[in-house]
Amino acid sequence: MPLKADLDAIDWKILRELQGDGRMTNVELSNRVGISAPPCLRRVKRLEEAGIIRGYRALLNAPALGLDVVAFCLVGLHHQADAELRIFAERTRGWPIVRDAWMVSGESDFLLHCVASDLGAFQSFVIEELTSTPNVDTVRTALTIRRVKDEGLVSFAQP
Amino acid sequence: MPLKADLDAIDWKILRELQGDGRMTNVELSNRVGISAPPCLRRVKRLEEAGIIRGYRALLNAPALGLDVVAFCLVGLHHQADAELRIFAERTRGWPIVRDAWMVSGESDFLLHCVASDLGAFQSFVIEELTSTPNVDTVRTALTIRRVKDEGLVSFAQP
DNA sequence: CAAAATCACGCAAGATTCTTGCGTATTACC
DNA sequence: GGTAATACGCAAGAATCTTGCGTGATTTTG
Repeated sequence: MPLKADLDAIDWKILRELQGDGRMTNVELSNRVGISAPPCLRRVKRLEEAGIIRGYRALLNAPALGLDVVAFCLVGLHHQADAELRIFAERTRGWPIVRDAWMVSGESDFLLHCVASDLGAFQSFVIEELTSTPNVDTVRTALTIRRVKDEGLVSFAQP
Repeated sequence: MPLKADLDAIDWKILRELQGDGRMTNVELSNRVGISAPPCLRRVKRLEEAGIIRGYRALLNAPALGLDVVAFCLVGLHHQADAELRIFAERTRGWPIVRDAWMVSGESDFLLHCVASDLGAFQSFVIEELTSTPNVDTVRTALTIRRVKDEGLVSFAQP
C-alpha cells in the first residue's frame, strides 16, 4: 500500500467528488472528471486498493434519530505510559456513546466525540462511566450547539 | 421532513449497514437486511428524502494524501453575542485547514477539527490566522497522535 | 365484528450501470 | 528512434437498478 501516492488532477477530482457524494454512479463520476467510465472505475478501484479511499459511509441526521446531544470530552489521565493509554483507548471502543476518539497531545490525553439521546444520558455517562474509570484524572466537556462546518478531508490540496 | 420518524428494525439495519459501507449495492443490502431488493431501495429512498440519511461520503486516508497533521483547536471569543458567533462561524468556512467546526458551550466557544500537511502549516494557521482573527480570545490546540475509534453515528440504538 | 383502506412485500421486465477484454495513442526510457 | 509501460476509449455480456403490478397482512372505519 503505497503512501503519498502520486495522484494526478483527475484523481484529486475523483476524491473530491466521492467525498461530496460517495454513492455517485461511476458514469456520473466519469462525466464530472472528464474521462470515460472504464478508466474512471479503474482509478477508483486503485484508490481503494491503495488505501487512499478507506471506505464509504452514509451520513446520518442525529436529531432525526432522536440523538439530541452531541458533545466532546477532553480526558486527562493520571498516568500516560503506553500501556495505560492503550487501556483507556480500548475502553472508549466499548462505550457506545463515544463515536470517535482521538489520542491527543496537549493539556488532555484523549478527545472523545460523543452522541447521546438526551442530556441525562450524557451526564450519566460522564459521571458514572467516564470520571469513575480508573486512571481518569480530568474530564472537560463541551456540549455542541450546532455544527458550523462539515466537509470531508479534502476540498483544496491538489497538485 | 418528519423528525424522529418511526423506524422499524429493518430501517435501523439499513442505516447501520450503509454506515459501514455506504457504497454497498442495493441487492447486497437487501440480502443483509432480509428483504428483497425493491422494497429495500424504497426504504433507502425514503430515509434519504426524510433527511435521515444526509448523504454519503468517501472516507479518505489523511497521511496517504500527505496530510500528516490532524489537530483540534478550542477557540474562545471575547464576545459571544449572536452576531459575533455568526461572524466567526463564517470565518471557519473560509479556512481550508478547518474541516469540521462546532459551536460549543463550556470553556470554549468553538471546536475546530483541522488538517494540515505538516506542523509548520498548522502552526502558521494558528498563529497567523486564528489568533490574529478579531474577537478571538483564547486558542488551545490538541495535536492528534492517532485515531482510536472511528464509527458512524449509530451502531447501537435500535427500537 | 366485518368491510374497506392502507401499507409493504415480492415478482417480473425494461433501462441503466457495471465490468471486462481488447485495440490504440501517448509517454517514458533506453 | 525503437521499445516498454501506461492509460485511454469502445464494445459487449453480466449485474444492478428501477418501475409497475398483484398479493397478503395489518390497521382503520363503519
